[in-house]
Amino acid sequence: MLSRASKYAILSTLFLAEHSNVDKKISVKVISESIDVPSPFLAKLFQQLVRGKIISSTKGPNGGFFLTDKNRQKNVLDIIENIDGLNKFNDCFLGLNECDGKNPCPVHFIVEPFKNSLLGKFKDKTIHEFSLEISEKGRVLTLKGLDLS
Amino acid sequence: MLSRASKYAILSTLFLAEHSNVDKKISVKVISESIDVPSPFLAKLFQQLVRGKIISSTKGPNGGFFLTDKNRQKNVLDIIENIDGLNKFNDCFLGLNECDGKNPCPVHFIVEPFKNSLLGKFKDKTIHEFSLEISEKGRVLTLKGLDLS
DNA sequence: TTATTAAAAGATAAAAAGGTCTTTTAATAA
DNA sequence: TTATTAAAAGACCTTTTTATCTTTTAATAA
Repeated sequence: MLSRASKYAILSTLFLAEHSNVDKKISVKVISESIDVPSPFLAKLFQQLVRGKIISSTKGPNGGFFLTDKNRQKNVLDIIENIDGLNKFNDCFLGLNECDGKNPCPVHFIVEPFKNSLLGKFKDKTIHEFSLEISEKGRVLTLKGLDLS
Repeated sequence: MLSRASKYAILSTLFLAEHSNVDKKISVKVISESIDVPSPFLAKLFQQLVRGKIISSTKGPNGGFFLTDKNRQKNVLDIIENIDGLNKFNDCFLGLNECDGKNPCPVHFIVEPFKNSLLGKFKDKTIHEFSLEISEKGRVLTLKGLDLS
């Protein structure tokens, strides 16, 4: 469904939402260790997220990555769009060229409602709102101890 | 969501359901041209589907691939399981190790209901039933003219 | 203004997915 | 029983994704 890059991007953006602000920047190394993601890979990913204005950064001493208030108004779908693009969501589940309500693939009416509701949910809530929910409910964001497959 | 291999497998199995039977076998070449999928790749895929008892085959003149009545009792999820495995469905959407109702990832309650309903639908209907529906409703199964991306 | 810090940029490498080709095996029609 | 047909098997190639490493740029603290 999502590439690893997108998953890392969502997790680390939520991590930044919870632990960083304009006066408290966090280095790649700290984040990568916190959520247990390879740091050079995360560094590359962050460059793209900065270009996409999902997260912010400054160089030099006390530099690092952080979220501005504007960044916090983005939603999860913006992150996915920035990394994977939205084709995975918009394209036919079976890969057919012509697939819509008028000319549906065999699973069209099974998959379509699901896709729409998932898409809606990911647009629904801002990173800020997500982050509040996470700290309220004490949810875990790390991949530590994970056997990725 | 699905690998290309799985998509090809579903399409070509449904094609066999509609156009083949024990007395009418179809060669890889004919199928690959009909649904516009690379034939050497489909040949490999078919070997695996035969081993998984999703489809059947015989060698030699008038040989080819076909579905038995038993094959037709399989469902779409059996195909996906045989090619991709079920990890994509069972694993956490964000890739977290520990993610369940008690210790959910940030999107757990968004994704979980969707996954379950999709899974149910794919188990619900046999290949036979799917095939009947397709020929009734005249749905298209080809990838022709498709810009895969 | 210089040394230090941390991100940006770019080149490179490893793994996985997707795709192709050649040889072998089995079925059958002549 | 032999030639032919079509799948099975296995080696190989290409592209994409994931991951790493090195050099450059920018910010700032001393």
